[in-house]
Amino acid sequence: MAAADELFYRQGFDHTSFADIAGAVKLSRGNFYYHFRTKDEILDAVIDRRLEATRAMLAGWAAEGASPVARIECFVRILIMNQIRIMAYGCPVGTLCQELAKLDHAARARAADVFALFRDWLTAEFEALGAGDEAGALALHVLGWSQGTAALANAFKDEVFVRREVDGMCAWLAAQARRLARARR
Amino acid sequence: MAAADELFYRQGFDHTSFADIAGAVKLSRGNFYYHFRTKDEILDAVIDRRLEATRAMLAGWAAEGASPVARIECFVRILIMNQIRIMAYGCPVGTLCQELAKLDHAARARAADVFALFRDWLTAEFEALGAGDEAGALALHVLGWSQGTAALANAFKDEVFVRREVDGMCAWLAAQARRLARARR
DNA sequence: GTCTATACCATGATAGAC
DNA sequence: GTCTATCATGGTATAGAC
Repeated sequence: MAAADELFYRQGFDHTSFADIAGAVKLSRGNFYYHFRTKDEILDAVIDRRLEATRAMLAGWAAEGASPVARIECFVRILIMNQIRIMAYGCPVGTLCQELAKLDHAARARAADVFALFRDWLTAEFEALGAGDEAGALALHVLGWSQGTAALANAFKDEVFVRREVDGMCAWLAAQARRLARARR
Repeated sequence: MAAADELFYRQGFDHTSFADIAGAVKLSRGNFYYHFRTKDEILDAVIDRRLEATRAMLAGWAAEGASPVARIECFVRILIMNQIRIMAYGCPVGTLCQELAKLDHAARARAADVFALFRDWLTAEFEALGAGDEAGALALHVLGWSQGTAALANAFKDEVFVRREVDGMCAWLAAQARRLARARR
């Protein structure tokens, strides 16, 4: 499953064959079918894996960050931490969603659930900042911003751009926090 | 070429077969090979087509918009104009770049040239606004913002989100124009 | 220029020996 | 659980008749 996850990320789901995955874990194709009967079955398993990994990561950030702003900054910083892989292969979440959309694949909605985890987590953090009804919109804005940054990082391989957008996101976040603090008083 | 362009957009390049394209224009597969000898050849033709169409569109906006802000707003509004197709298939430019990146395809750089056309056009508009050295960064920011909006529009199929981000972009643009006008004085 | 026929290969998937 | 052998399908690409 880890090998399939990595190959789906690097080569795309459709372009990755059973032979690729079996070869990566040094199994014969025949044996591979003992574990996963169809390609959709291993895709489901990979998405489950990603959902679980995402939940664990978000829980980690919740424990790590002292304030909502610090926690949201953990999210923003994955663009820097995974910069090399994002420049080569894009965002794992966004690219899978987009591919499954083009394939009109049944698992499309489940792939979008990974995005939904980030969205809901960010929404909760903005609510903790006092954003109220606005929290969902702010969460989607940050999520979209990071997606756009990943897309252009992949297209142009421009490290300076990524750094600048991340700094911009942090500055925007601080400004939002100040604005919401003022509104609270 | 138009049929291939549309199919590459809707189904992805890799997932579209010669039979699909030949069938769409009611040609036999054999005959199709008379016109395009390899799949890469038709991909090159499609990218050329897109480059040309993009140049024409940008030239149209240059003529249409009375001011740099009005012209950049033309760019922002394609998210609204193409909303239905973007929600179904994503941004044509971004999704092709991402797919070719995963396929590690030789045409990857040429696909990114379409992005570069938008980037350079936006840079020139921000320069006309008086942004100077900052123009390139502002151009990439707008381009990334629209890419992120397209990515989430595709994942969540949320029309309200798209409208809100477009309004946000226009407001941001107006604020930048005011800031640059003040700095000029 | 257009077609049929076909070579050739990779793929998803199965059967069955060990 | 692991393997080899095999099948059916569909893909890119070519040859050659008309």
